[in-house]
Amino acid sequence: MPFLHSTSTLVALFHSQSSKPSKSQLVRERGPVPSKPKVTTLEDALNLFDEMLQRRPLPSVVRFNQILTQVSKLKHHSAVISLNKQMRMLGIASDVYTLNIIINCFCHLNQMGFSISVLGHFFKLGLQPNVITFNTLTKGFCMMGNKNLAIQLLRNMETGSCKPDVITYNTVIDGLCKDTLVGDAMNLFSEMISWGIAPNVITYNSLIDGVCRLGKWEEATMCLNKMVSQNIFPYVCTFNILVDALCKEGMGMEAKSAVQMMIRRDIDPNVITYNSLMDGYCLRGEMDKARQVFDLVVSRGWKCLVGNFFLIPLLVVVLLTVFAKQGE
DNA sequence: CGGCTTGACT
Repeated sequence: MPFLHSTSTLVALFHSQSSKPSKSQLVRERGPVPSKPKVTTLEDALNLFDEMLQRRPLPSVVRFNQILTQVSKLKHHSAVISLNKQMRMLGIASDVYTLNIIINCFCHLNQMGFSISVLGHFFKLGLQPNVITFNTLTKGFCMMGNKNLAIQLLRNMETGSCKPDVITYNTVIDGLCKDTLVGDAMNLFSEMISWGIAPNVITYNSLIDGVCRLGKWEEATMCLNKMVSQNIFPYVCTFNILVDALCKEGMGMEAKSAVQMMIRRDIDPNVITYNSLMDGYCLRGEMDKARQVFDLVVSRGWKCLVGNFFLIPLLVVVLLTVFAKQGE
């Protein structure tokens, strides 16, 4: 299988080179085309930023935005704000992308006042906020627990020129579900359809999470049937929501059959699935069953951990709990 | 020339 993969990659490479000879010539003359800056730590990002400031002519704002995005993904939100301040002082004008990144950072810093004030910068710079700007603000209002402001913003978008999209509705629906206001979420769900916005798998994930939190299992089943009837198929995350909720309610048997159902559907459980199962068993003191799940994970050769390295510490904590309780 | 920005599960 890996052989097949590398062969087709080679073929694709060969094709693109033969069809675009001018590009390979370009590469020979100027060296490799600059790729996305690879940044894994805040220090890398700051060094790259400083290095870019030395270049003449200065790189375009897009390059700076790429760095801001990476730093934001590393969750150094206040660093993003100060980098942007430096950009401004050096005369690098922000664009719509920059300002959207800044709004997102203020949201994560719980500084919604500053988030909103960025809207003023849009107009000062002659830029138009777009649907992503408002979606980010909507998410910010939800994160600070102010669902009413989120809904108000959504209403303004519905009647305004910047129409809400599926992400806007998903954001508010998810916020309402997390507040156990599932009825309101369901109303919004009907409403988005009447506005011609089709729900997607994430919409259903949020609704299923909401009804499961309330222990309304029949409604969860209805949601599942409804999504499948619309050709929107549950995937690993959908099942994880079910498994997690069932475990937290102490319905270990049902959680296990949900896992069997996903395996039958050719959906591989991942580390989150197993974490939920173990966590559920640990909560109820059923250490032998938690241990069984752990053995299953090991027998799968830790395959489910690949690509989920940040989750390993969590798994270790759960395991330590298991062993500690076994030792008692 | 375009690129760069938002949403779900432990």
